[in-house]
Amino acid sequence: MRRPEPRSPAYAAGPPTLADVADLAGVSRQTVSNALNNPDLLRADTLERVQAAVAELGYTPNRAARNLRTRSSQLIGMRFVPGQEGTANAAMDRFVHSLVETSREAGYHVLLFAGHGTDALAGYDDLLRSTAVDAFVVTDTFLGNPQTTWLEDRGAPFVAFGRPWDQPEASHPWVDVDGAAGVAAATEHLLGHGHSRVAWIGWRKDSRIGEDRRSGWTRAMHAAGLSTSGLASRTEDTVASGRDAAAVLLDEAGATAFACASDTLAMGVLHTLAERGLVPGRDVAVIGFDDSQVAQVVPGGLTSVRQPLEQVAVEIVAALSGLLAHPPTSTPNVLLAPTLAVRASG
Amino acid sequence: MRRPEPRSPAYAAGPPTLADVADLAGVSRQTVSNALNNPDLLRADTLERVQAAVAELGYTPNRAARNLRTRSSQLIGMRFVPGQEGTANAAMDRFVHSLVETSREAGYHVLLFAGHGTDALAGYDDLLRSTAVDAFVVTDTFLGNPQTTWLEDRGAPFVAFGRPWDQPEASHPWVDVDGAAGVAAATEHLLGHGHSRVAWIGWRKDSRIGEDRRSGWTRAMHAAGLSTSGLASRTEDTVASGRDAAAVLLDEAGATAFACASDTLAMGVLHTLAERGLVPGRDVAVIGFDDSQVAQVVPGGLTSVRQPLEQVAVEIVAALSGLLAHPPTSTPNVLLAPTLAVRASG
DNA sequence: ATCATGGTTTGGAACGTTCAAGTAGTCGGA
DNA sequence: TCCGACTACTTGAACGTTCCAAACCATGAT
Repeated sequence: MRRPEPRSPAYAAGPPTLADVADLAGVSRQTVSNALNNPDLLRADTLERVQAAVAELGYTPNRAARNLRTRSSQLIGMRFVPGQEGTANAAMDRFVHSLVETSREAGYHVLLFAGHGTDALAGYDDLLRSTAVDAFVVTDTFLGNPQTTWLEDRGAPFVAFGRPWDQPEASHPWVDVDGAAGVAAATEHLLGHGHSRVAWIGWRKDSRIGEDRRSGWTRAMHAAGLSTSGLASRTEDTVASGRDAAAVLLDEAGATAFACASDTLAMGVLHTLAERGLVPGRDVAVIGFDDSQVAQVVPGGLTSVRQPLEQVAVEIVAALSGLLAHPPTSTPNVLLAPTLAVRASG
Repeated sequence: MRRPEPRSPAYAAGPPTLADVADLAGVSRQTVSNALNNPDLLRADTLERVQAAVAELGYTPNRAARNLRTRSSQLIGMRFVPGQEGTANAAMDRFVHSLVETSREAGYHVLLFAGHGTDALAGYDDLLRSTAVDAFVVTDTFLGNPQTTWLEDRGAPFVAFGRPWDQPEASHPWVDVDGAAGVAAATEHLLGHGHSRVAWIGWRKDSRIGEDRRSGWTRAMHAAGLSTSGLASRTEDTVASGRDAAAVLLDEAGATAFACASDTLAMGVLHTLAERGLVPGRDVAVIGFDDSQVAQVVPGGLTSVRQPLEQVAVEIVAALSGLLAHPPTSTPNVLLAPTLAVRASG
């Protein structure tokens, strides 16, 4: 007997433990443990007996005890950054769900935490030192974000969604989407539909992601023997900025099509077209980036570059599993190609 | 000495433990524990000494060990249901962030899990029996959803976002948004702008949430002495359904304004208006529900009922904290009033 | 001088699991 | 018959924390 007094059902408190199962099956605790973690070690009939006892009691291993002993939590931490109000970039939603789903298949759960700026590092630090999570998924790897460097310095296992743009010396695994290829495909799509004055509306120059996407546009334009001069605009990621930029490009550059760094900017273009009575897709073509819900439901529909977020999640979890394996195995960094969700606007 | 051999820095592995801090401060483990959890019990100078040692070593309590001993994980489980593709209802994003933020302030983290249908119950069951989470937040309390009943039967602590529509005997705490009041406010807003033919486009009759929102419309119409007959449509929550319903209501009921059960349906109305060259807000008024990103960035902007999700999160965490307190305290169920985000469409 | 008092501090045990080492039992070959 | 090697299972310890009961120590009252 494991306890001084066997608990009568009436006083039963808490879920059954390994020892309860062991008593019922007439084996030792360790054998039960092995039945769950290394079934190969048991004789067939013993295994069966233990499994029957497990089923009868409805036993599930206590997470805390297992975590303590194995020094792992089967948890993956991720800072949850919500889509900004007034923008169309709610890709997070889709990505998080894919990540949760894929992690489950690999035996992990996803733990969310918050915090902005330096506060964010505090969140990482806390979870790391209390050994609350086994690893992190880092999603915002934009310019000068100290997170990845900080985590690397600490030897914390993590996988980044996003390339280490500004850190040639970075050695952490990452998965990213080839934004340039996506925009190039979008631009080629527009060129293929007869447009030659394809304008670009993107973000300010200090955004590496923005510059990468822009490079897809220039590449496709130059490959078609077209000049890009006067056809590009760099601005804030807001609808109003997109609208203003579109007005200028229509008037001063004779643009007939737009490739945009985001759906938010593309929506700005649609504003301008609506104001002028121009029909998207017929008079002027527009392509956004992210295939947000906005792109999907806006009247007419907005053609948009769609990131393969489900696949990103799969690759990230694969990399994480490698990192956390014994011994750790490293996976190659992955750059995935986006697809084009074609709708009426382009 | 806690270990046979004190670890030299070169061989140091893993974060410092309570015993390390105790050694450094020259007190017992228990005193360090008290310094962290019940500082009042310590003499001022002892407390200071311990805190200095904690700071010097950068000690953070090991979560797994604490969880094991206290039988609590400081984790709140939530099934993550992503917004459907092709709809505009990405309210989840905002809610999750608020919940994460508020939970943190109360000392909890949010753990996500997936699973659909019966699979969902398996997710709850697993986390519950492995004592991986202290409580749940249940978000989809629609018709016939077995989750709440199942959890109640098992005595699992949880708070629902959503009323127990079909379970008068339900006794769990819940927080909800008064959809009827929101739609009533929307309808009154439209009436106040001179409309008398205000139509309703909602969901099928088996949606209790949909019927609740609809009742806000009828209430406001009747209060203004107006008939609702012929002015209502019940359909699927898709853009196409909203578009079709709007066409019918315009043609056959002479509707001049629309109140909708969702932004998705409202976007459908905008489709129809665009097809007919009607300007939202000038020719025909439209109000949606959820204040999604779509409503915010669509050209002209879509007026929409906005749920106070931040406050919902606060109330939910308050209820959870009560549930998990020793002894548990029950909080009253809360029904929050939404607001109207007014834009050009209405 | 002794004793109760109350504020501080301590040592041992316990939470439920897995690791490391060990003990039977079995089989085949010398 | 004995040994080595292998299989199947068991035992005690350990992970790092908090609970519990007991010990310590001033202080003032008896």
